[in-house]
Amino acid sequence: MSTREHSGEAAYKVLARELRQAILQRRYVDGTRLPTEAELADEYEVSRQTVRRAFHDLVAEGMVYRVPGRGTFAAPRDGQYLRQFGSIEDLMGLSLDTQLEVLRPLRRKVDIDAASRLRLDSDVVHTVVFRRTHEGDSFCHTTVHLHPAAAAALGDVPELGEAGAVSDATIIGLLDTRLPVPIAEAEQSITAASADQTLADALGCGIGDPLLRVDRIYLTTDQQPVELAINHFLPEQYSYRVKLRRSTH
Amino acid sequence: MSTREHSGEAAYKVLARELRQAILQRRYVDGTRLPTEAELADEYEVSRQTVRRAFHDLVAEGMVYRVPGRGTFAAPRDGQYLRQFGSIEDLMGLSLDTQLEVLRPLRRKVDIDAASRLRLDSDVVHTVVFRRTHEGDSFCHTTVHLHPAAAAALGDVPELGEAGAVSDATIIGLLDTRLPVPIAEAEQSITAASADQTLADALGCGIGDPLLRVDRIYLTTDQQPVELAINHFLPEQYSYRVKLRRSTH
DNA sequence: CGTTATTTGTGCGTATGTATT
DNA sequence: AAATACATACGCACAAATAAC
Repeated sequence: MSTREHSGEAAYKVLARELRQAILQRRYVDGTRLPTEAELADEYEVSRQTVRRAFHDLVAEGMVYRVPGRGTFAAPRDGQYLRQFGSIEDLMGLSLDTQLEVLRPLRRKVDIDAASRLRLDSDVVHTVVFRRTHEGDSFCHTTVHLHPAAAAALGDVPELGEAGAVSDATIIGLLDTRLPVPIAEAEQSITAASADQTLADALGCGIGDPLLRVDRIYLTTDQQPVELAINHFLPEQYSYRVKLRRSTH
Repeated sequence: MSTREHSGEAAYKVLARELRQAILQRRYVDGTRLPTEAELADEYEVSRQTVRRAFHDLVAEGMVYRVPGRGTFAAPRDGQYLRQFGSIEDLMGLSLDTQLEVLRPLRRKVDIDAASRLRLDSDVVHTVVFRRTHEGDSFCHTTVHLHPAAAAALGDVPELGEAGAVSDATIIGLLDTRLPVPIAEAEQSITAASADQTLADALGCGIGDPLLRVDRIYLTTDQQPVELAINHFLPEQYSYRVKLRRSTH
């Protein structure tokens, strides 16, 4: 043994979690520098390499950014918005000026495919279907499948329980405040599909019309999937824009 | 210096790129184990830590997965042509495992819309149309409109001058080496469209089938647009995947 | 069933390079 | 110019999971 006892969990993971919590508790806001590698190594009685390992993960999560010669800083998080990694453009301003109208309220349901994409052991998910409107125009149809724990966290939201209810919330925004662990990232897949009867009715387009399909799986900081959202957008009223940059190193 | 010369790029990045290429060229399919850390360290004359650093990035990209005690394996790619294009480098690397077939060679053309999107004073652009294939399957139809200066830089590329020519290049890769100013960023817009006669013929799908349309405008470091690429993808064979994270600055 | 070899995972110490202040 | 702080790289030791014997 090399001076260090193995109490089950890796030292760099413990350190990463402590730093993550401190940042989420807003202890390093507005440009405050985090402790240096040497300081943390000293404080936690680990090597500087172990501190670096922890920071490496936090950088990958987007929790902090580092500048050679200056230090390590908490990445400011503006509310419940997610942005594309490495870009400056907003992902989408969905909740800003749009409304949500429930088509089928939140109910327990058996869906093998959705359950497996949420990495559940059982086949049971909780599902809610709604459409999103902007100034009266429907432009997006969404089916949301929830992890049981996530569904429990949303059980007392009246706007999701009855068909026809209207709200200006987002599921992900509700989840982020009600779950004990914050949402850290999402895996997004974009493809094209054609409108079936249900989608055509909800969106007011023709059957067979092309739609933009955007699937998103939201994950908490401990990589647990909690929500699978399947969106169908009308291409005339929505396109997904990103700015790509050349990486600096 | 510690026995190793610093030829500009980090050793772990060089190694990661080589491994990435090998995997994209399908050199480690169906459960074939990649070389062990010790073997790669030996072969590339780097330390085992440096090999681990490279693998760490490849795991984060989803290129490989690792099992303690067993080894490292290429991550299976479930049928589809799935690529994550988070940076310009990713787009330039598109040529690694795809081929380009010219449908309409590079010619001078009047196109008011394309010219305005390239912020040209005149209405004249230079246009080339091709399709991209992956292991024999056409999955993408592309129309590229070039700034006159960019077209001049590509004037001596024989593969673009005649219909039917096949190449494994990318336009953006060719431009980056031939233009005096490097490509710095791209503005990307994704939406859905239906296949018209031309697209259906090129991609082998039906007229009216839904396609994923991806427009990209490439800009040099001085914000000058040089290329507008309009891609149409078959959704069965392609989806656009991105990992989203909490916003960084 | 335990033993052993292989392979990845964690951790430390050290040295040097590079960007910022 | 010097100090500070992050980045890369090496070598070593031991732990833990896996597979073969």
